[in-house]
Amino acid sequence: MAQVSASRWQRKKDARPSEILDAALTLFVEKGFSATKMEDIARAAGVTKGTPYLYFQNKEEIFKAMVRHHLSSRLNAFVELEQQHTGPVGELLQILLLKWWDEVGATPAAGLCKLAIAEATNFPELARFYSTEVISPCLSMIEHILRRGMDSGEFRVLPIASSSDALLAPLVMAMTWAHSFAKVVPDVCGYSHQYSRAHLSEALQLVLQGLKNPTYEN
Amino acid sequence: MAQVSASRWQRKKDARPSEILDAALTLFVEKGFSATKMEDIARAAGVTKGTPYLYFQNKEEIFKAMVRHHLSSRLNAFVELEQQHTGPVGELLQILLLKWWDEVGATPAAGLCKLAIAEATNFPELARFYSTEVISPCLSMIEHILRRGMDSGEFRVLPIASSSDALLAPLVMAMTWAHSFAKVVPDVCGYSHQYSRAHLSEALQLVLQGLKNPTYEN
Amino acid sequence: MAQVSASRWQRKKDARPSEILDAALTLFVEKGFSATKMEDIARAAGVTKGTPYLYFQNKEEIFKAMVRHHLSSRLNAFVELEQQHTGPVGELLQILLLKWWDEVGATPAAGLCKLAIAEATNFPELARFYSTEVISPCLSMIEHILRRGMDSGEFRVLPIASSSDALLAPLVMAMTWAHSFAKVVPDVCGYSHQYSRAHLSEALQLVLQGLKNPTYEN
Amino acid sequence: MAQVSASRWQRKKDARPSEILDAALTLFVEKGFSATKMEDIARAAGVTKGTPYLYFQNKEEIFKAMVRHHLSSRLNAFVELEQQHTGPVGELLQILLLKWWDEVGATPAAGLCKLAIAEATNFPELARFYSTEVISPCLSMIEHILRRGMDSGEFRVLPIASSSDALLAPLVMAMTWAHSFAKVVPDVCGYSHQYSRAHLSEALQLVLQGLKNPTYEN
DNA sequence: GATGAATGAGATTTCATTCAT
DNA sequence: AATGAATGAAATCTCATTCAT
Repeated sequence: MAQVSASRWQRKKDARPSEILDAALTLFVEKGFSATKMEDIARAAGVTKGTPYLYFQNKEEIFKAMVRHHLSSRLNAFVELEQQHTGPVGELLQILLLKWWDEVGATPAAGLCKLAIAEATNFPELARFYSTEVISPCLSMIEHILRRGMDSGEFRVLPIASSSDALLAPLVMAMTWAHSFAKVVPDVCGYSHQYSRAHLSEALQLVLQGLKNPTYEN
Repeated sequence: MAQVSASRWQRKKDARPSEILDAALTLFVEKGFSATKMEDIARAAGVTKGTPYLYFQNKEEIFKAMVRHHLSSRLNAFVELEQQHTGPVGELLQILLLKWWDEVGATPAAGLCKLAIAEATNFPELARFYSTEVISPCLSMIEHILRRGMDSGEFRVLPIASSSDALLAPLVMAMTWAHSFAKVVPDVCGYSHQYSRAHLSEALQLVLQGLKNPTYEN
Repeated sequence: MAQVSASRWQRKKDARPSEILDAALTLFVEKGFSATKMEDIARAAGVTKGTPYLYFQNKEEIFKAMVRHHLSSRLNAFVELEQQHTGPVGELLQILLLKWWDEVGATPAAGLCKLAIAEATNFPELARFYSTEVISPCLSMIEHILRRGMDSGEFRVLPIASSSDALLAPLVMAMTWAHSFAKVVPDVCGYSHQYSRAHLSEALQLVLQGLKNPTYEN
Repeated sequence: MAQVSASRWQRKKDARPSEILDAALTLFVEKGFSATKMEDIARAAGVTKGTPYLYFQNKEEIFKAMVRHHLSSRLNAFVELEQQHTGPVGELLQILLLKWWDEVGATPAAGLCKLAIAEATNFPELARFYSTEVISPCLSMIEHILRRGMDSGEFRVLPIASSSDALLAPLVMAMTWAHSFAKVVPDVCGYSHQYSRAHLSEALQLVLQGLKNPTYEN
């Protein structure tokens, strides 16, 4: 009996850190790192000022834990997808990048990308972590796919690094934009710049067209 | 001859604003907007706390002046170049974007781009300013060129917005990267990601290839 | 019994605002509004710099709270007294004004009057607040009483505004004097000008005599 | 010849202090002591920042010089008037006090009264000076007149000090009001409280009526 | 005598962090 | 484990005053 109620408390205790990290994600993404007050995080997590300090040494540690919690996990699924795919890789790239958009880019987690950029020089350790955990695996995967495409004759033979940049840049820019200018500039050049899936898809197709080997017969 | 030498202070007065802006650029880019103290700027410019306020109303105005000084003014030259250009616009895009890289992207001024992204939600006013002064004119120009290319048959007829994004994204990403991860992550996927002119040029060519109308005879 | 003693901090929390207001009253009255530093108030209240901000948004709000605490609240009692009173109003005026002297004029709270005058042009917002909270209600009440007196034939029929000024001026001057010249000028014309209740009472009787209708039969 | 131009410069040089004091009067009265910046005074006097320091040690000294310059002179005329007057003194009081209103109360110099009150505790020396130079002579004169009135039977026999207060208070309050609340509170109790000559005159008549001996036959 | 660029002490306010309860 | 009152360092901006010219 004591066991039961203890476990209920225990569950609560275990849940606290996630609750705090969830709250922190929302706020950091919305307001940026320094503009987010510890007390805001606490309140959003339904606890009081002092409580976050029971679980995290300080604000910076919350930031780091948050990235670990929200990003590191999501990547394996993508790598698997890539390995299972057969057939033309142009299609695979399209699928993977739009899937990343759907599952990350269009969600609050995209804010972490902008956050990592914004705070890279302030928290080098965090940037390194993000680079290792997110950027490197992504890039590896894209480069691997590109190589497959060039080897098979589907793509022209081009420098890998710049090709992967051309492919990823629209996605990265879309995520970054969504959590910076899009928040405060309603429209630019007369039209809204809220990136849509369709918009992104068009940009990707354009780049893929540039990659395509014109003499390749499917 | 005595005429020639203005008062020592007079000379200083003329030089001060630039000195302060130079100091501010370095610090802002290195540490971010809020993390840079006015006193740091002053000290870096070789004056005391109060002096920057003789020339700029406040910190935000320093940022704005920096943007005007380093970016807005340069943009005009680009617009002129565009208007004078005749012949195929693919080449024009290549020239313009690499020129932008040479004159901005590869200089400390590129940090302003990252800065604007990083601080957009903290200082909406700054983001709006940057959007009006830099993003809008750039985008207008690129879109105008794209339309010229599509009208002349040089480019395929594609959605303008996503095409300009695909074109600009590698440049923006390069500038952003240079002032965030590049500062703290030596290399990713085993090779250095310090963007080079060649690298960027390749990525642009790839996108331009995707834009090209295969049936177009020059 | 354990129930009785709230936490030490809880007790403090309840007491703090008054402690801060008391400290502020003394300092404001003594040194003026701008010359009083928030840190001085804090120190005088036995806390540190940041603590007053837990209870009051800023310095102006401290002033306002002081006015509410010492003046606004007291005024209600006066208005009630006025409404309950029957019979000749000359006597009522005498009672009310001397009561105001006893409860405000002869206490440190009188300093608020001088303060409001002194800082009116520097802090218009404060002046407006004081006007709304103190001057208007006072004046309304006095004017109402004067009208009652004129209607009943007890007083001569005279312009209300100048009559109320003549009545209130000695009281206002006494309060102002006490917190300005009296602090630094021991005596004027050879006698002390520390206003006394008797002195004020004489001045009021003189004005009341001027108001009196000589043909009125009580 | 050198003489001539020297004297022209000389004249300018002699005029500077007054110009500065005039400027200071306007600004101090309008904005208060601390809110008036030295640079404002300089600019209003048509010189630059450093110049006032050539003539006055600091801001406080300007304040003191200003009072000396603007008030000390005006008082003799009033004393003479009093000594020449014969006949009922009620009329004399009315004349003198309204004359004071016309020549001081309704002019910017009235602001000095409010200023002296506001800054009395900050600048005790100034307050003492004002008391000696202005308040004492005024009070002496009024008390002397009251005594004449009581001796002749024109006035009731009452305490001198409180009688003179009742007489002066409306005038003092009017001057103080004009340079404090009147500047920022448009109207109180629904009507404008910009004191007028007529208004003041009514208040004085009321007090004089209270002083009058009912059995006195003119 | 006059200028005005520069100084630097100082004031308000914020907020990450602590720690008694 | 949780609270929340209190701390106090730190940052922006102002302005009286100085002093080289």
